Amino acid sequence: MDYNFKKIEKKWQAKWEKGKIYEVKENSKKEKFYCLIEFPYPSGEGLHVGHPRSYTALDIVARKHRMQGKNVLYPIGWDAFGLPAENYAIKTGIQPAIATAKNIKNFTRQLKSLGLSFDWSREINTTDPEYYKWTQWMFLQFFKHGLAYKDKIAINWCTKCKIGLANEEVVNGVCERCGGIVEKKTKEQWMIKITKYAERLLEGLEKVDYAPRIKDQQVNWIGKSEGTEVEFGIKNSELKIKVFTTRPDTLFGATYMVLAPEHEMVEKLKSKISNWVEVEKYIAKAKRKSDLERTELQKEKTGVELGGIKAINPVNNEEIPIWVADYVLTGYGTGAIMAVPAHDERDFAFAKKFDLLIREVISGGDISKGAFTEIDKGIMVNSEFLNGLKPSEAIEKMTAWLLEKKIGKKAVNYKLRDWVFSRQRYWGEPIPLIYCEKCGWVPVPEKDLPVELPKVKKYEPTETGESPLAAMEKWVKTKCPKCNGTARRETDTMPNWAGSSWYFMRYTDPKNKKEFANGKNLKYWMPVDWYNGGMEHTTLHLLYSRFWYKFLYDIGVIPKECGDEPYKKRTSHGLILGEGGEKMSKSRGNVVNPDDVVTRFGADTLRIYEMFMGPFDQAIPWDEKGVVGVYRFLERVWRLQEKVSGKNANREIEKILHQTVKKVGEDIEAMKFNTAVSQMMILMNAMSGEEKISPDVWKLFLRILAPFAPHLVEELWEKAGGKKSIHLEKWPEHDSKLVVEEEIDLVIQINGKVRDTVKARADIGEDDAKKFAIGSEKVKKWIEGKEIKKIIFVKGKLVNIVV
RNA sequence: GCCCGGGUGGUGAAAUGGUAUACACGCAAGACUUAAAAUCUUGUGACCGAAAGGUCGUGUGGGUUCGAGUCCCACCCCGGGCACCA
Repeated sequence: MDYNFKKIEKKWQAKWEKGKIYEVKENSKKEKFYCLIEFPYPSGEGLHVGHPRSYTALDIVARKHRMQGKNVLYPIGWDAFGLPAENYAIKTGIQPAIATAKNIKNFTRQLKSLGLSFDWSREINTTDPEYYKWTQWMFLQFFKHGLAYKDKIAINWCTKCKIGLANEEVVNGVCERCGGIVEKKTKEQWMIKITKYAERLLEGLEKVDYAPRIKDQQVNWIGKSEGTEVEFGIKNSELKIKVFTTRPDTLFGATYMVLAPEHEMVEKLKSKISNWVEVEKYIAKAKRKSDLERTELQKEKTGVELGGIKAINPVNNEEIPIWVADYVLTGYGTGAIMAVPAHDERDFAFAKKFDLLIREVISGGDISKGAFTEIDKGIMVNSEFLNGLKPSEAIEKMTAWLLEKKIGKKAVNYKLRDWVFSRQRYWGEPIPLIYCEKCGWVPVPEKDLPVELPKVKKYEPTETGESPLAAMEKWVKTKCPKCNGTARRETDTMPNWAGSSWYFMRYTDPKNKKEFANGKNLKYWMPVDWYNGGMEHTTLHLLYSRFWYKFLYDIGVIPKECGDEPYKKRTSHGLILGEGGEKMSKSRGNVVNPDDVVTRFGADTLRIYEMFMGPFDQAIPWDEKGVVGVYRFLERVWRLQEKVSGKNANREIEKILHQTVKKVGEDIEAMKFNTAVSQMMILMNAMSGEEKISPDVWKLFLRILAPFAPHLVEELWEKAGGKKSIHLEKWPEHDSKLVVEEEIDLVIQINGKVRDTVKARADIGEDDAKKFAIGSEKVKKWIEGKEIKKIIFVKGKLVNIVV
């Protein structure tokens, strides 16, 4: 009888769905386990083989924990707002809502063919008005608590299409679509004050179980640095320029200042600047560059001096020039720096290029060659009262001095910037605010939520850069909820990150019409026990959603019992690359469609192949040939059923079996799925060498294979006499007596090189092992005529003779 | 440029500081077959050797250690992120 995966998979998928075996109810008597994967964006291309990598991994985790008796929630939904559907609409005129519904249907079919144990009864969709009503409601909470505000922010502006572009749509400074030149254009945008939570987001990392590299990325992204804020005066002016520095010890070496092109002081000093035309020209040019282009160290530095203006270094009253240069960014610190070319690489490069004074204030380097940046490898010089001190001591002394003179204070600075929350796009949640000439920005009353997206004729943003909604005069014109006067709706929409910032809470109570989720349900399910997703979401989605959650927690809409961190544990999967190691993409034509694999080899093969292909957290190229190997493994497992008979278990097989039970259990928790699979292959190879397999051994093996190959195993389980679904059976425990080896190969090394191995009891003592070693014929040859200096014994492993 | 990963056979890879290359693919030989496919068995890091065995070998160069793929320092290469893709 052949392994007919098509028939088996169809049969069991239908049975599971009918039996609702993966649907969960809140049940206070059972321990809950909330398993979460990042919900997909339902793109027109359909499922990518990268999706099942994460989904299968947590499916295995979910299935194991379910078998261990937990009440497991493993939900699925759609993060369906976004650019592709909108761009598709611009191209074809097909409404994003219609295209999205079609894509979701296709994704659903594909996901269901993989045998994932999702609870489909809790499916959610961010574009459903019943869902985004709450996204809007939450935005209003930010607004009401003063965390949403308007600010002028530069956006990418295509001068030809006259529309705002996402960073991704700007390729080499030109518009991806039309090739037009892209400029920066400042626009008023809704912002959310995530920076207010910078410290909390940092501290919170200490109490969660995230992979270290994820924590590192977040810590660096938040970028806390403690330093000093110093005021520099301007000659013949009352104005002061504030700078933030972590190196106040080098203040005597500050030989010039640099302002970001957008710095407000430039405009304020306009009347005094002798070369204004030149400065203005430079600023206009800088606006066209991205931050990345501006700060790149290797690129030639550019800048222009503010003619006729001097700053005053407060420590020595020296007059120093002020420059405007685009390597200084407005978003970080105060948007102005004191430049210490002798001890900062960027300042050094700039000073060299424009022939500015470089003054060494820390000895120990060679400042004719480059900046000397190592702290505490030198001594302060040319710094009056700091001379002779170590830089770390000088930092303290200088900070105290600045404080005393009232020209500086301690300051903490974060790299984290506030969240730009506006998009001038159609396919997103409308921002539920109304502008009234008299009352200002007024929230849409809760009873009027959701503010539904109206159907529009044109999806292109307007010529003024406003969203397509702005062209719908009927929709825009409304009444002020406060004074009932004429007013206008906000036409910006929310970014894609909005809906995904709280979706994991909606899963706990997806059909609730009165609240975003009931407190009882939240209390039962939150926090998420295990969240897996891509590394590419570490600094945006993961940080945004942590912030969002903390805010809702603070305003009391999330029960205290849930804690203020949404995810207990976070892991990451690596990308699946195309064959040859390049990223899979439509344009490269190397995209693998999971449907093809399922049709040719079955879902179980696809699942195990993706787990077996390599370490879960690393990027791995797809390899068609590797799929075959996994298929063969499952076929051989299928054929093993013929060997199952009432014979007693063979001790050797039992040992491997229990070692496998132990290893597979541990490897699933550690996400070492590849070695879990290889261990099961070892067991399978051992079993196929036997005449007969005892039914007990067989059933135990099926139970550990069940989370990996749910369909195949369910069929074999039924044939072996299983009454209920194997996925509701108990996860096995290993027998610790059977796991230990009694006999080992004792390795004998001379100077760390293996010269012999001998069979020995696993618990062989040091003296016996040494006797064995010296007695070995092979060893004699190597130690003859040499003096034995030392013998090292490692229990259960080896003896190393040093000669 | 900055932050975070990674670099081991022909290929995907395995390895609490202790036998480097488990498992799988590929390849080669053999069995079965009229034949092929499938399946099964055996072999498979490189070099020298008939063999026994030896030498070399985990991106490069150094270091620590009885012993380093693993720890430390410097460098090279590849992947992810860099705030409006999701």
